[in-house]
Amino acid sequence: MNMRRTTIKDVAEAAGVGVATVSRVLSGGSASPATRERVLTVAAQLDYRPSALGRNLRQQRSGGIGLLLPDITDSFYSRLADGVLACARSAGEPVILCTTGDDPEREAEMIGALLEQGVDRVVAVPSGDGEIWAPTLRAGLTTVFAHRLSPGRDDVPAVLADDRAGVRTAVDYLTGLGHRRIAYLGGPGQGQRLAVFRGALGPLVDEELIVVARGSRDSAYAAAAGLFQHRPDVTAVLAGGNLLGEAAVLAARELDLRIPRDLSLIMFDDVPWAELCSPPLTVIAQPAQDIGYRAAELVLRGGGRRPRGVLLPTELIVRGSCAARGTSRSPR
Amino acid sequence: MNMRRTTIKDVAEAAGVGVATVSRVLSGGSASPATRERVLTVAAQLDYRPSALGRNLRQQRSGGIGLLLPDITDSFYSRLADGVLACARSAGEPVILCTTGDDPEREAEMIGALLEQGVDRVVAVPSGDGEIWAPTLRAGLTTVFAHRLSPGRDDVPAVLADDRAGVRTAVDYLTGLGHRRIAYLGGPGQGQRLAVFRGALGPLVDEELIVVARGSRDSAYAAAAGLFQHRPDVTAVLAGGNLLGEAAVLAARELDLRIPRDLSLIMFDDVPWAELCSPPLTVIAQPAQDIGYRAAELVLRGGGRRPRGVLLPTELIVRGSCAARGTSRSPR
DNA sequence: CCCGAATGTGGATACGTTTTCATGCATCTC
DNA sequence: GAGATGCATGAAAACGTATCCACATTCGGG
Repeated sequence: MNMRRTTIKDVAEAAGVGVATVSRVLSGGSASPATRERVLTVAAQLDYRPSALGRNLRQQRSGGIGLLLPDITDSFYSRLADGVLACARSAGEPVILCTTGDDPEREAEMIGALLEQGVDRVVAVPSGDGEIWAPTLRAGLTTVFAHRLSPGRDDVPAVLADDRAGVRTAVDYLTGLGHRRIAYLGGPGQGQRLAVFRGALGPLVDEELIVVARGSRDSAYAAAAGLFQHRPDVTAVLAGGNLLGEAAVLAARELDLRIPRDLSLIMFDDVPWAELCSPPLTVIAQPAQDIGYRAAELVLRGGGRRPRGVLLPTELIVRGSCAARGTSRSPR
Repeated sequence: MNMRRTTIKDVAEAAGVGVATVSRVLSGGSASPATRERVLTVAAQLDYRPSALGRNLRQQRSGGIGLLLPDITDSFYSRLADGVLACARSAGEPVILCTTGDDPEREAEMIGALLEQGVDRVVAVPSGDGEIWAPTLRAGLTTVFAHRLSPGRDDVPAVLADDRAGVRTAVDYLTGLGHRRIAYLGGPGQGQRLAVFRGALGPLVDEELIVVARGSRDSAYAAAAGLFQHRPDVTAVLAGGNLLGEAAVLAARELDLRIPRDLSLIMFDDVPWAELCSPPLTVIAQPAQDIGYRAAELVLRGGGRRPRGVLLPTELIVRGSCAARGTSRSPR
């Protein structure tokens, strides 16, 4: 009943060879064809599975890749995670998932836990600034950022959606429709995007129309509602994430703003429900899954010292949430 | 530059004690107050973090809990995962995430990978039948099922939503509205629910109106569209998951069935977009996050040999996707 | 005052693997 | 044919920890 796992030693004995030989055969080292086959058959016969524990201790690193996300509940991040999982699975590597809630402190805590586990490869959506990652990187773990980068850390490869182009496209689309008072509803860690937004809007930019929320649904709703109440003259809003978009729709409904008649809305990230929403939401699609996959690929390749990252294209998908600014609302 | 991690040995030397003592102090064993304090301060001073690798090898088990889900992209499962993560974090345990795609073969593969990693605690949404789990359980890992149980395995504790009550409530609600031709749109592993559905419907049950899809979005859409085309006389449908509900809405739109005028819809699982949908969807809410949390709790408690599981309540949330069967469509 | 018990402590061992190193054997070269 | 070169192989060490066991010290009771 209480039988021990079969170890490499058992295989060695049963095959009449040394443990070193077994290890070599299974690790792809050199061995004579005769012994190789013998070892292989014996191993299969005994149903031998090498223990990751022993191996990890020996080579001072746990296999597996750590995945650091703000919130697995967010559709964007769960799709990103799915991409990472797909790549990791094809490489036979386990994935350790941690959520940070966009809290730098918690992020640091998770990093600590990870490298206590011996994890030496991490895919992360960074929350904090570059400082937090300094000791981590010095500790020798290969890191790849996904979706956004950490300010002041350009020595870490990153896989990003082309925010610049996405924001510009969205802004151009809205201004093309005649909108002048365009708001940006942002989340944590979107400094990059904000800069592009300001740039694309040029002289039209109105700092009061730029509001950033924390990661939570409540915070997003509060930000959206506050914006709409405080500045009823906005005619269009760009939501920097699906949580923000959701909040915008809800807040607009609550205040009896009709989309798109009273308010045009573009949302970052195409989620399945964007099409089901009323009206269907015009979005800027981001290849969330690809981002995850490519990031995992990069972190698995690892050694390649090429901090140059990857930029994936975004796409404007026009549905029904934007209208030309014809029947405008009177200011105040 | 290339400095070694500080090990327990370093702490022992610096504190002038044996490694055994250090280990005991850090593991909560007995030690004199004097030495305890000395060891603790020295450890803190050296920033010593015990290596999980060494510990794991020694006690023949990796810490950490494995999480087996059909699809992390599905909002329900991502919320469930969030619950598991919350509980695991408060216990300081890492979580290894695997997705099975509802494929028993892939599930078995993942289980193999997990126990190769030395994982001995698993929270799973089982896909396959009980057979797959037999060797796993014999291998001594404590398992807790979540959301659904594996047919023929009543020796594993499970944390479930009260499907029975949920289905019954939904069916009663629909029949109360005058519906007679009620369809069930199911997914994988919902045998339990189906039985209840048949039971609750009684003599009204029509086997042709019961259709089950595989896990994917495409499959769900195909099932829904097929049902609506083949049997245009259905007046209400119960969707057994948010993917199925989404598919039902899309298929209904495609076929120009107006919800709720032509077709009433109740969806299992309350997702954020249910409220944004047009019309807002009437749902049976399941405490996905709680399910995950409780399951993790159970698997962490572990030893308690009480295969008795937990049943969490569901709730019917009435929105706008169901109507009384007044303006009925003429049969064929 | 002596002996048994209780307690604190450190040495040694084992966990399963990979990798280094030395050895033996066969083959090649001049 | 002798020395050099290559290759397959196994013994042994190392990774960092927890735990067993033996020993020392102290304390309490008779």
